[in-house]
Amino acid sequence: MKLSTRGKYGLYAMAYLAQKAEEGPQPLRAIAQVGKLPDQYLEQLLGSLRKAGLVATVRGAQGGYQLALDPSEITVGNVLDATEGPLNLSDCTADGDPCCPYSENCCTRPLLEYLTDNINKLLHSITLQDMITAKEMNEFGQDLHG
Amino acid sequence: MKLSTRGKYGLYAMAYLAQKAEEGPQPLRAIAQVGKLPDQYLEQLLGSLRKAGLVATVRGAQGGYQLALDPSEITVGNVLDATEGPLNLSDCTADGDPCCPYSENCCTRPLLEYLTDNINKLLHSITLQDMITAKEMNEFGQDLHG
DNA sequence: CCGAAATCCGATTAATTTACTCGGATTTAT
DNA sequence: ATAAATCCGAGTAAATTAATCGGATTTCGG
Repeated sequence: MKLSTRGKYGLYAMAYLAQKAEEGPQPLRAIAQVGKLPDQYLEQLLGSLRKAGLVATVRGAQGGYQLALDPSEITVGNVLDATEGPLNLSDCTADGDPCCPYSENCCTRPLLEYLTDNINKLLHSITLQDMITAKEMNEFGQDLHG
Repeated sequence: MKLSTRGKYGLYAMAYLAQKAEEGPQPLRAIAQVGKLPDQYLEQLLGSLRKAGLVATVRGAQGGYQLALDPSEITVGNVLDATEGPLNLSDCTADGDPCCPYSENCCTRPLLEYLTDNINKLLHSITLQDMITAKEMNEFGQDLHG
């Protein structure tokens, strides 16, 4: 299990915007250049983040991207859901159908659903505000989501 | 983020072996047929699990695979590490080098390391024994790893 | 009104990873 | 001996991911 560049670049861009939250819209090029990310690719990701309601855009000259919500209202889970699609370790469909071959004896499906739930809780327990605060402290507190 | 078939098939096979722990070595074909998994592919995975010390094999006729440890001593994390490779959301190398372009302003790396740690804790808090017990109860307890 | 700066967006290509297969070598119970 | 089984390196096919391309649209500033 690893994170795709969509998720990683998306988190990077959102953290960037969170830190510039008071400075008006940030042009794509600025975000991409600082992170040395391919700008046309990042553009796609910001499109997904906009459609998810997490960033707002200003078109035209002097335009750019900015957070649509306060950094304390956007979770890491929100960003990953928007950029990577929702987390689902068991790719069985929601309904109880025998999508997986394991049928009756299947212990893996309930496990994977349990893990998915718990990882989602973890991802939604951390906000962009937490990210930039933790960065200043240079670590995450143990009780961050306690 | 999703689970590859390596991880999923691996978990399935290990749960199978955990349930047959008292019955001597199980041939590959039996495991694969019940789960309707491609047997030559599953063979690869069992090879990885053996190299990781999680399964023991008996070669030759009447041979097969069996757990190398008690089901209560093997965690879901052990199985996934062996089949999918170790979890690492931040693929930065362990050393503090600027592997990622984000350099000084990077909030994502400490976040991803924090997430990796916590997901690993979750994965290692559940054993194969828990899996088959939970299956009998048809759910995981909330305080399973409390 | 014009040009430049910027987002928007569908389509396409390139690279990588995943999933799986093949073919045979080796081991061992009967 | 034979059959049942693991072992294993190499190869292939499919899918996914990462990135690019080419233009259309919007809007500020002069």
